[in-house]
Amino acid sequence: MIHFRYLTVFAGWEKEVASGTTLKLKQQRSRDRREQILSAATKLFGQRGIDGTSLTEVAAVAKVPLSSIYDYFEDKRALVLDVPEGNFEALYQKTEPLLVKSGDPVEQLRIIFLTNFQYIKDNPSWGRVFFLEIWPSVLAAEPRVKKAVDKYALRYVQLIKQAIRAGTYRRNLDPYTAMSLMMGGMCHLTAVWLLYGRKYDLVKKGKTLFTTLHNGFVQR
Amino acid sequence: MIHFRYLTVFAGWEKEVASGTTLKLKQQRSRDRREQILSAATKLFGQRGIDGTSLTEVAAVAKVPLSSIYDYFEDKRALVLDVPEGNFEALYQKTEPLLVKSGDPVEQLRIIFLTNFQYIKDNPSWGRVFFLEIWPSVLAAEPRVKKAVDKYALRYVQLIKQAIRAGTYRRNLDPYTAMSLMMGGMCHLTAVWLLYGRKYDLVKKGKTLFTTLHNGFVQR
DNA sequence: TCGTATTTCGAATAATATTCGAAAAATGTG
DNA sequence: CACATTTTTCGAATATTATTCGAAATACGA
Repeated sequence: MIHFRYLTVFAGWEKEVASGTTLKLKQQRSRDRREQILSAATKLFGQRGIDGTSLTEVAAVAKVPLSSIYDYFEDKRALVLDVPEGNFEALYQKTEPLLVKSGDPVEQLRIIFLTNFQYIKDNPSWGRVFFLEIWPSVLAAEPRVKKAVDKYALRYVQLIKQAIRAGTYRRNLDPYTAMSLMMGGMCHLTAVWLLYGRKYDLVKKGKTLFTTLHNGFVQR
Repeated sequence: MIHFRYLTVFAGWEKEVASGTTLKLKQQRSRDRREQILSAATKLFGQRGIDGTSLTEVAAVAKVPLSSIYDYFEDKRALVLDVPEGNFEALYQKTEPLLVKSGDPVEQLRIIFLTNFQYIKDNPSWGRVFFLEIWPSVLAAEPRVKKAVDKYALRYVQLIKQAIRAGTYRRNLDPYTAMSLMMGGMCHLTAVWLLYGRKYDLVKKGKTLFTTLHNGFVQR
């Protein structure tokens, strides 16, 4: 067993576990297993929600015994929080190459905002888990994911500040309020999109959203 | 016992339960008891979140035996959903008298929006439960509260449409997108406010939010 | 005051998360 | 290749919490 309580004996590992990083799984086989579980969880959480999914079901879909889950994740909460981790990484990967080209902060803001919508559209299962279940809990408390989200939100704030300095956005615009609008709007739009069976084009709506906000932000 | 399974025998009651209305509690004493439980639940949910609160705790704070909870609420979910019910009623009560005076849709929109922030400020415990826990689940599925929220959201949409017809808001503004922005922004702003210990003036921030959005909505 | 309707609550049951330690598999080393 | 050691797996408990049930207590109307 890879039981966590033993890890405290080894100073080096202790930190790794505490910081939320993956355990040191020394054999490839076991890393694969972890992925299996994570993938089953993402799928099930997306379908039935976190509360509606029991670890027994996750184990069944992942084709591992129930107790094995605890060999890879500290508890259910930890499993839940590992779902967005990988997706955020992927989202960054998609966004980064698009950004460098232009120096205009407003344009970058637009790209980040819309790439996110595109990503949600491509991974609705993640969208559901993240926007409807994890996001609120992050805002409520979870310090681990909070860091990732803060980092993400900070990017918006910085770009907005830049745009203000550049004179594109009005001087008296509060960057945090502006960020709240972008995040909150995205969250709500996505949630409704997911709820009503993805009837309309999310990215298109996202564009409209951005334009409307932009209009509210600019210097007159 | 007031067990729900028996109610299906009486056609009249069956409907009441299904529609989510309160049981017919014929004795005042038992209606008081129900309030006790509800009040304990609101308090605890607000403090530790819904998942973090066990019915055992609710029962303890309400000073009733655990099983009594089931005499008044179908299950935990039902108890959770009854928390916002009363608050929405109270919110409407507060907003209504302020509305009639002016016929200007934009002004009414502003009043609704800000009254809501004021209400959250006065009842942060409700704010936490509703915006961080119930709201997402409503968007995800819950048909019962969804109706209440839809009704609320519809009001926004209608006022926005009126403002468009009146020429105040631009012709090509999508009322639903606009509503998404207002609801989403409010949700995000409130959540962050609650998270960071209510350091700033929520209503003031709400005003800024409204102004910024308004700027994005108006005819140029 | 008695019978019936209504409410209360203690004691089960059920579902699920979580723990534990012995067995199995992999790995390194002579 | 044997064999000691590390690493991983998993079945069988335990713990917590939601939920059910029915008998006892209480209120109420005649």
